[in-house]
Amino acid sequence: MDEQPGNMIKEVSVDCVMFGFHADELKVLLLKWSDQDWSLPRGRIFRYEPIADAASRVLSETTGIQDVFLQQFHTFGATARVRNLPGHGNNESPERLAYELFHESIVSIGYYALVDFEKVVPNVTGTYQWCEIPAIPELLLDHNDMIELALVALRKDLRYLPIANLLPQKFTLREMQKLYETILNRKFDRRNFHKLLMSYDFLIKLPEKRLGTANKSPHLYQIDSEKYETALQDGISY
Amino acid sequence: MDEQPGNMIKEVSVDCVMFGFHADELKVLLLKWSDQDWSLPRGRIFRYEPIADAASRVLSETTGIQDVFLQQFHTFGATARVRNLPGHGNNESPERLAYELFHESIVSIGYYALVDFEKVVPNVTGTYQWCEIPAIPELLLDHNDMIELALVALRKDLRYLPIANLLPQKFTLREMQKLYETILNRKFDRRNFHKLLMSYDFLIKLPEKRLGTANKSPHLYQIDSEKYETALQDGISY
DNA sequence: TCGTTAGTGCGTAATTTTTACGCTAAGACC
DNA sequence: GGTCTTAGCGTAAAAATTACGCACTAACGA
Repeated sequence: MDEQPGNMIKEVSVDCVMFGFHADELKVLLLKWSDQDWSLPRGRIFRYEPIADAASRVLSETTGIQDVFLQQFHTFGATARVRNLPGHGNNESPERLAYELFHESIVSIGYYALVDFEKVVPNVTGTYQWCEIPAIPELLLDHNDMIELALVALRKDLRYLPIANLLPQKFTLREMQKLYETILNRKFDRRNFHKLLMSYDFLIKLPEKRLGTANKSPHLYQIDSEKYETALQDGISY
Repeated sequence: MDEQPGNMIKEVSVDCVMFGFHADELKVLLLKWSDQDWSLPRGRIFRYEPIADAASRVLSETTGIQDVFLQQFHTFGATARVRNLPGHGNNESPERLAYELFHESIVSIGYYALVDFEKVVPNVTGTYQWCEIPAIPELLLDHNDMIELALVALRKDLRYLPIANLLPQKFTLREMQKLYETILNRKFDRRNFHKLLMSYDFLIKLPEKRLGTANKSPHLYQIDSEKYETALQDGISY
């Protein structure tokens, strides 16, 4: 253990697991550095910058998206991270050694983000794209572990936070139910789920309907932001 | 916002909210720097050192205690922390300014620790001591907020983790009940609590009893570490 | 020795929460 | 018009939580 003050200085980054929901599947946004090198969006924290602001800046810098729901879930240390660096396959490469030396004492603060899938469209240059969770390749650093932990945190939070940020602004109850079923990996009774959501009292039933579907058109709903915020507060307290 | 790389370097510390339980009250260990200056135990993370190891090292360095139950609960950024620094009462003091400059970009990883109150005896020089939660003075940095958040995290964890680390090795069921009642701030029925604990199946009933109490002496129990570990695992998963 | 009082451990009733599901009406599509 | 799904009601069954009675034990204090 090296106790010189200079060596205790750490590079601190914010790493974001951005979840999207599409076609009844939960997806994660990945950055592509090369054909083999993928990672989560990440970045440094500026001087005076609150950590949460850094997380939201990182996401808007990479994808342009604003105002995402962000939740800090864990902070990761150095040990587990000194592996899976660029230039992998050749542990002795100078690039890898330099990278390790520079990054060895990194600390990463993990956030998960919930966004409307439609709002984030993979860019033309293909530097980032959505990936279904089962298909996620081996990522740089310990980003695979981070996604795993983010998912655990999301599931836990879903038990006492009403989460609607993964849906478009207007959505049907069925879509919301599918979202819950996918994240929690279980089925709900349509009628009970409907009652549960109504009891939360933060949904606004719109006069519009989703047309073009088979059979009867379902109503569209949207979040009453004000009531939603208080529901979030109440959900957290006991 | 200053984007020069040199300014993005952060000092990373581990700050520990160490809980103890005594006389039916939850207490927190505070460090005394002067009559007015108190803080939580904290320290830097060494090179290559896992964060959790740093937390446990910080606690053993300050109090000598080993093998404590540690749980990371939140990471704190710079903004909320640029206040309540030594030399307070005089915002213009050179000491304060120097301190702020040096520490402005600090990141603190918060852990809470659960320890047997008896194992940590305030030292002769009085550099640290236990303090009941309602009596906690204004602390340095944002340590008051950290205690608040640690308590919220502890309460949340108590709902799905069986926590016994705040008690001495041998304890009575009544003591365990008091612990739960204090942390969750509610009462339990003696018989129901007994049934609940027994259903967990990680307690060993000892032949000994706690003598010297009024009336019938209660049995002593201790944790079956092996079963306790599996209970912790199961408690976390869904 | 004996009354008092709390620990131990059983059972069970009362209550609340969760889950399952029947039923009717409406409405968009074919 | 027939079909299928949404929407919303009600309610029954099941499970979990909470309340509590009772018999027995055993240490303490008088």
